[in-house]
Amino acid sequence: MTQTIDTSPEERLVAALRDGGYRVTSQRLILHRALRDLGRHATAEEVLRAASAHLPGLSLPTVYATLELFEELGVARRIDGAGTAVLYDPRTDEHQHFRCRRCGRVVDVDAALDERRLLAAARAAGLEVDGVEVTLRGLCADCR
Amino acid sequence: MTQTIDTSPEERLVAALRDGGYRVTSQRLILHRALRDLGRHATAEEVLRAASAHLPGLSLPTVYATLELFEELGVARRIDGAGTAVLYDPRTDEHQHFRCRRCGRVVDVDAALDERRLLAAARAAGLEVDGVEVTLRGLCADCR
DNA sequence: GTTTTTGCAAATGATTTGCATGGAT
DNA sequence: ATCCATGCAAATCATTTGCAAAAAC
Repeated sequence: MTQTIDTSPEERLVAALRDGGYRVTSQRLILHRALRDLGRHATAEEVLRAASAHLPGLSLPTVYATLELFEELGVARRIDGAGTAVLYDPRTDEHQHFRCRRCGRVVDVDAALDERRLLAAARAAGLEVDGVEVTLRGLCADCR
Repeated sequence: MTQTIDTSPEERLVAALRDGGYRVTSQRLILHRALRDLGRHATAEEVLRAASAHLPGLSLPTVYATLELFEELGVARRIDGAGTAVLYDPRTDEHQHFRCRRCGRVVDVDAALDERRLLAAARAAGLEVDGVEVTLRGLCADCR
């Protein structure tokens, strides 16, 4: 008997919603699928466009609220940009982001980072850390 | 004969401006002093208020343009926040930031970070990095 | 004197809010 | 049946832009 670790992204979303006492709605399911299908950093607007095909009438305030909820649940990552619109990232594993100061594009950078000293310093200051965001800035390959 | 390394913050600002081909104006001098005197992360609005005492008539668009210039010149650091207003930091030495998800406060965290692997990965991807920003998120001592 | 910088007023654009309706539990 | 979630319209608010006047070079 295979004890399957059957955790599709959707199942994980539903579990996270139930755990948090949130309701499972079609908007939430579809928005999460849309973000995953996009497979890249996307703005609320972009997610709305992608999801609208599957659920017409979906509204932007709902998208904003839902993406924020996803971040809280840990099923999406929020990328705070410089002045520009906030991005949401379907990837939740450890990786960093690079933002080109010329074209504004955000690129993934896969590299492990030893955050032990950082976390120790934060703890010593009485801070309770639940996330670390690293953003590199500079020029991307195309803009150099 | 003492070969003084006489670089007051103001002198460094003037030098940076001249180097970059920018003009030395009272707005720029006063805004930089205001940011230094505040001695903490501040929004454009806050810097305006602090500087207005010394230079009435100073306008917000000028503050925005000037703070952006300071960041380019390396005499101030920009801290991109989550949805909230952008902050500028008079400290330019290496340190990180912690943002409380409850009250929004930004606290300095002094810790060295080994960024070698990160920079190597970025370089390998053809990216030209000229800045790394690390932001921790969680709950501050007061909000826990 | 020439070019940059500034101030003003107005525009922009992402994000949020209030409130009534619909939907999940 | 209850309470949460959604859609709509409008508000908010940081930031930017266009342009004429003032200041630095």
